[in-house]
Amino acid sequence: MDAHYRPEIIEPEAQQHWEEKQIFRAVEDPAKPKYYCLSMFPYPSGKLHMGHVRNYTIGDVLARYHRMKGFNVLQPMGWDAFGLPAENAAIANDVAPAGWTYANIDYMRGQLKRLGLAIDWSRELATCKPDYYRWEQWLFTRLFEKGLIYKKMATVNWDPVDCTVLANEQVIDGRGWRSGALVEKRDIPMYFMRITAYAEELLSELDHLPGWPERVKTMQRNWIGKSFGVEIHFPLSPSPAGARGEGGEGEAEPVLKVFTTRADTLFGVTYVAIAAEHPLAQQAADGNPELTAFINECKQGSVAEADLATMEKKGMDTGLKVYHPFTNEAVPVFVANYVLMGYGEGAVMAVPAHDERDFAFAKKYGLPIKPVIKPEDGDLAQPLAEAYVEHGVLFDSGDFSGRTSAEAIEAMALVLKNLKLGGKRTTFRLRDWGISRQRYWGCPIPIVHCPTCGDVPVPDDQLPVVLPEDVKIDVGSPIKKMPSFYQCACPKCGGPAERETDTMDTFVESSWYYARYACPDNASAMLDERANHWLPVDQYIGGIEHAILHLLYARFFHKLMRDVGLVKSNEPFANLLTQGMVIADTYFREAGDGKKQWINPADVEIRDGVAVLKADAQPVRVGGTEKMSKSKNNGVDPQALIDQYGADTARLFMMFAAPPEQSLEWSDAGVEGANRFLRRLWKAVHEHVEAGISEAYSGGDLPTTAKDFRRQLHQTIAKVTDDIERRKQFNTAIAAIMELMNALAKLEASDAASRAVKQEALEAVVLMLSPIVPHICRTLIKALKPGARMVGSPWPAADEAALARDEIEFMLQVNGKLRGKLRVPADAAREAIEAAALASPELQKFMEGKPAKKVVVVPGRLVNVVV
RNA sequence: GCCCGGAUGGUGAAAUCGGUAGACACAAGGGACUUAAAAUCCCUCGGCCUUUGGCCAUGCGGGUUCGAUUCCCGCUCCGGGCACCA
Repeated sequence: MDAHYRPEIIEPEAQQHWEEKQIFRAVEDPAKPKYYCLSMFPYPSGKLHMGHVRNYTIGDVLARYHRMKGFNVLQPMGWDAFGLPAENAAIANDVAPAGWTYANIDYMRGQLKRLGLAIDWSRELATCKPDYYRWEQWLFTRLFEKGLIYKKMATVNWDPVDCTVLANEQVIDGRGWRSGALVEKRDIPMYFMRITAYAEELLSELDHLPGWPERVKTMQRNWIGKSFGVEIHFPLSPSPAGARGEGGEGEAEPVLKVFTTRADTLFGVTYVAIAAEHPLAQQAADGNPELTAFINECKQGSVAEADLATMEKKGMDTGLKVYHPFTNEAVPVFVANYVLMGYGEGAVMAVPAHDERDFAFAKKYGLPIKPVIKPEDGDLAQPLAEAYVEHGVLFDSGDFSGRTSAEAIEAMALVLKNLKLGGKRTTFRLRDWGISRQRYWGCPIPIVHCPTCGDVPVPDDQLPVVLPEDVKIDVGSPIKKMPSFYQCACPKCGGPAERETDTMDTFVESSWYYARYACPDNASAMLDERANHWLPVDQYIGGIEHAILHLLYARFFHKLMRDVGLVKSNEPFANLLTQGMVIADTYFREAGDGKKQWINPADVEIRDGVAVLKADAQPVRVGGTEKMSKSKNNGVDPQALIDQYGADTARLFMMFAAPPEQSLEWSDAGVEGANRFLRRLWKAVHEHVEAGISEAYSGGDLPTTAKDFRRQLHQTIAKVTDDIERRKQFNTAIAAIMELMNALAKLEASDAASRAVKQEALEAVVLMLSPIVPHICRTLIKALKPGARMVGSPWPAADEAALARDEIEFMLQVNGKLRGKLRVPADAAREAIEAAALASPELQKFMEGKPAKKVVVVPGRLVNVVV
């Protein structure tokens, strides 16, 4: 074998071999347990970044490990190919989004192959291809017919200068990113998926996902936000004395509905707040120019929840009154900018004494603050300095005074129900999923608008509705100006009609791709029996940033597909590994018009503590440290690293840098060390092979040094196995192997038995490293064992007998402080250990002759004496 | 603002179920080899002190415990998500 490690030779050789022999092609095989290992597919933004390398190496390690453990492994790859950046790039570079996307896919596929991933490339898919999205359109028509997709008005960000809808990302400080115009809220019709119909199941099934991280399940639970509360109706006109609730059936009087989880505070209501778009607000604004102006002001700004939550809370009295359902007192109605139409009832009851936000609002507008809840064991100091938001005991609440919050909620709900003014209700924070996008580069929504038949889904035999790819992009979607696309005949009546020109949210494509990988070649059905063979995904790996939206939508889609008979399982992903983000510094310069131009960290260097652009040596401004992304241009391309050191070094370095779940601030400090380790490994195998290979040790007497080393070897095998399989923490597995190699280098014995142990160790090390650094290991295993193949070799097993030890070292503590150590026979009894510890000079010294009050013996670990 | 995480030497990190804080690396310093450099190998490497020993130390302030990086309470700062970035 070559005396030098040459990744530039062995890596292409290995990759060519894997590709030619189709080593990683997955074929359904009922004889073997299956293992479907899936990493989240990339958006083809142009180049890979370090986050991709991390994600796909983690997946590859797990896929290759399970292959060695005897599983039939499927690891596919594809492209989340529709999306906004393609349109932006198209405008910037005057190219079509399709061409830009396909070119990026070709380049990035080459980069992925250069990483040596054990992927079945025959299953590759791209979501922008009609043979993929036609099935999404097909399912859309099924769901539309089932009533699971419906149309309603929804609020979007509107750029009044460019006359386009903006993504939240494109609204910067309330202005359109390109035009700089103040963004407005505008209501437009959109299609919605009824995810709320599955809210209960999406919530309860989380309890049956033991393979998911607790934090992700917590985030999803909070997002779904099931809450038990009370719906309360505030009548719009006062009740004639005693008449409330005695109206006949069907004579529902006009009311303002609110929902609250704190019905116990009902007697503390001093106003109600409604959204600017609420019909009552519109009604009150008629002939009230001041209120009209305020309502218009509320319509400014973005629709993003983060913006709404942080903006200044403003309101205005409408002059309207509603009437308290119990006391019949008049309650003023305010329009408030923090209340959203389309979320709940678009109205909330306000109790300043017991809600922080209402308290601040009441102070600002001089509204009364009326406390009605006090702590069980005391009184409130009045006037209140801040809202008292805890549960407690009611007072000044009519017949309900003296009851606890919990009792009062039950009792009030019952009374409200009898009055036909509300009652108990369970609500979800989760809202239906608006899937319409007014963009070009997405999957066309398969609906035809007919003046006589209404919204007609496109029939199966007319699918797919193909998105034209040869287009020119400027402001707005080109298919909206393309009669050849939208003019059509109504599928029902044959009359002239127009095609829907909105496309679908790209989250729709990524909600079912994992299933399509099972049968990407099926031209006559969305999924077939192969989907049930492979699903659910055994291990899903992707960034923590997808903890809520993507993962919730994919779970929802799985249930939709189950309920139309496409899959049998309830959940798509049995085990989830949420990779921490690779983050990097962001740098920018402000152009004359105040817009930020983001500069890649690779083009920046720090001189005398100042960040400057390498090209002109002039300073740049430092932004935050954020996840690598195209929009902030802080993605670090792994290509230079791979070109210089090879794929194995890049993979090893990434896995050694930090545990997978932890976020990682990018730095290439330490790459040298990873490469150095691989060179040392190569050298160690080379020297051993030059001295003559032997059979691996399989029994017989060993010198003490070899026996001790062999114990460490098998401890390492046990640890590495546990680290990869259970803990999914690769940095400690690598560290353990490094320690073993350091010990091997110090093992000087050259007798036959010791050499057999060295052979055993090197074979085991090479096999244990092969999921992480497959190229070098493929060459090394061939050198160690002529005729051996890396792919197909079994994972090393720890030899229990080798793990046995004669003595154990105990830590000795006095009052919890380490004072000494003690070696005792491994089979020593507790009493003997305690006696030996108390007799030791170290403990004697620190006990200073005082008697032991207590002796704690932790088996196999330590003795702590309390004096 | 709300929800979810994180913080340990100069740096990345380790300590897996409450039991030796800093494994394994990087950087730095010293040395060997070399005409020289690179590469390689060896040594030192949390802070302080009265240095064969001791004290302090895991973002900050409290608490529980024989014992806390680990559990609880209250903060600070950083990262992610907030429904049209993906």
